[in-house]
Amino acid sequence: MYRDAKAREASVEGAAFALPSSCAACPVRDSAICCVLDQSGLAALSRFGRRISLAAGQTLLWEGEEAVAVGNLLSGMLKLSALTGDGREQIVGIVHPSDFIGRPFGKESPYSVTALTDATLCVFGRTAFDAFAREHAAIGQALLERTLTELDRARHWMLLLSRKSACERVASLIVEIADRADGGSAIDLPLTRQQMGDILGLTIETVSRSLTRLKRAGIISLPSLRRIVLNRPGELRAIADG
Amino acid sequence: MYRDAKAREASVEGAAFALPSSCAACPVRDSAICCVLDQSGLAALSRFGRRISLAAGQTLLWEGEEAVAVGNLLSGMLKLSALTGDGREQIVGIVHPSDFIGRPFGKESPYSVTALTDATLCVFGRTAFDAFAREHAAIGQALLERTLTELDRARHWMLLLSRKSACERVASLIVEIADRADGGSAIDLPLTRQQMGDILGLTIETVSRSLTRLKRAGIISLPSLRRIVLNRPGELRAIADG
DNA sequence: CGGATTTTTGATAGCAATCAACAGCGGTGG
DNA sequence: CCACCGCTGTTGATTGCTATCAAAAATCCG
Repeated sequence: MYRDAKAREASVEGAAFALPSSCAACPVRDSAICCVLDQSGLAALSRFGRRISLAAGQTLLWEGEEAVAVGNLLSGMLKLSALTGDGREQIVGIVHPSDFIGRPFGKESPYSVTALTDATLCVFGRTAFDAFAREHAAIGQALLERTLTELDRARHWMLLLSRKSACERVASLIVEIADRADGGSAIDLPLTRQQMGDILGLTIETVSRSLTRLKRAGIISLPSLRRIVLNRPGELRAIADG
Repeated sequence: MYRDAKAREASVEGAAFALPSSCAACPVRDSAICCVLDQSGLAALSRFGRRISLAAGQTLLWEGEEAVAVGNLLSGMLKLSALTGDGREQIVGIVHPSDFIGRPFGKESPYSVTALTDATLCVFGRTAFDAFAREHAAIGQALLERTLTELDRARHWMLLLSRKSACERVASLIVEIADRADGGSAIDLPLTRQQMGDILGLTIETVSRSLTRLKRAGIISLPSLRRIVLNRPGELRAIADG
């Protein structure tokens, strides 16, 4: 076992100590779920993980099909989406780098996982990961805390989808992106209007109209298509809160 | 420690073996989360649990306030609800007997927990429970699986709230209640029209109109206010699926 | 520059919310 | 026993918001 890790380590330039090759260069190694593992745990996990790339638009898992993989998002952005019987779509979650994806302990995926941008992931076979998580309590614990947080987020979003007006929804999304980016009073939208609509449960026309209304009210400015300046963040938040 | 458990056991009539007093008589002891614990684990957990009752309408935890308790629902039904800034409400979850409630590992409750009917619960102090869960991997694992299932449910509901028509929503709710009750082709609604509306993101009038439309189409019958007969379950399911 | 794509704006229609009135039911008390 | 009241649920009329359909404007990209 030790020889194994040693061999992997030796095969990578610049890998210090006993970090597995792939993990040493991992862009999210301090924030992904694996960061709760010690070196031997990491070595064991990395043995059945591998990196893959997705092009924008590519789907990793399909709703209702067997969920073969779980893993971490390294770069890019993914969406989780569900469809009605006749094809209406709703985005039920957005995945950012270092977020965990997939459905451990469940055979079929309850939603599709699709790349919104080009993306790279570190994936594991689901059954192998399940077994690993059962043996390593730290991973289970970390997964639990992340899942609880996701559940809170999903429930909060239910309120938005069912009770908020179009403007309130758009304001909420801007506030959330601004909070995540934390870049002060201006943000770069990583989403098309269509994607905003899919997230908010609105059409692109309604998203556009809501943005125009916020702009005309002077609360935001839209210097370019993908840029939003928050002129009066307080007011925006007040609208977002309903 | 052993003496302690022994003492509790002795204090209760009819308690067999080493089962903690309260657990021996627990109505959900085979299905609540504690059922993954061995006897010593149960004894340790029961030491800081206690039973409480709630009257219909009483609130156990308030949205945004400190979440002091977690626990299991023993009987009755609870709702989890979130409010917008100006008071619009959405029910984000329904709690049935043997379901776990509360938000471990988080200081404040992201939603309110309120009794829909008279209810009894087995509650634990949150911080004590958190510590216990960290030490007992089996509980953490069980919590994780439940939380993942809840997350799936919540995301599925997001699709309903954002993309389905009033009729489709009402049909979905009836199907879900029928599936859970599993009582064949007739169900007793445990909800008022108002509660159905709060769950579905609709007004009572719209719920009522949707029910009459389904009735007029011959898909269901409403022999009394609280009873629904599924005349054509297949068609109802087709409507529910959108 | 020019064609394709995305976004905005406009006109209209449809669905559910709102406002309002009425019906059914159970309980209370004369 | 029945009149009265309060509550829940149903039905009707109207309004308002968002989807839909359509077209113009802006942006992107070769």
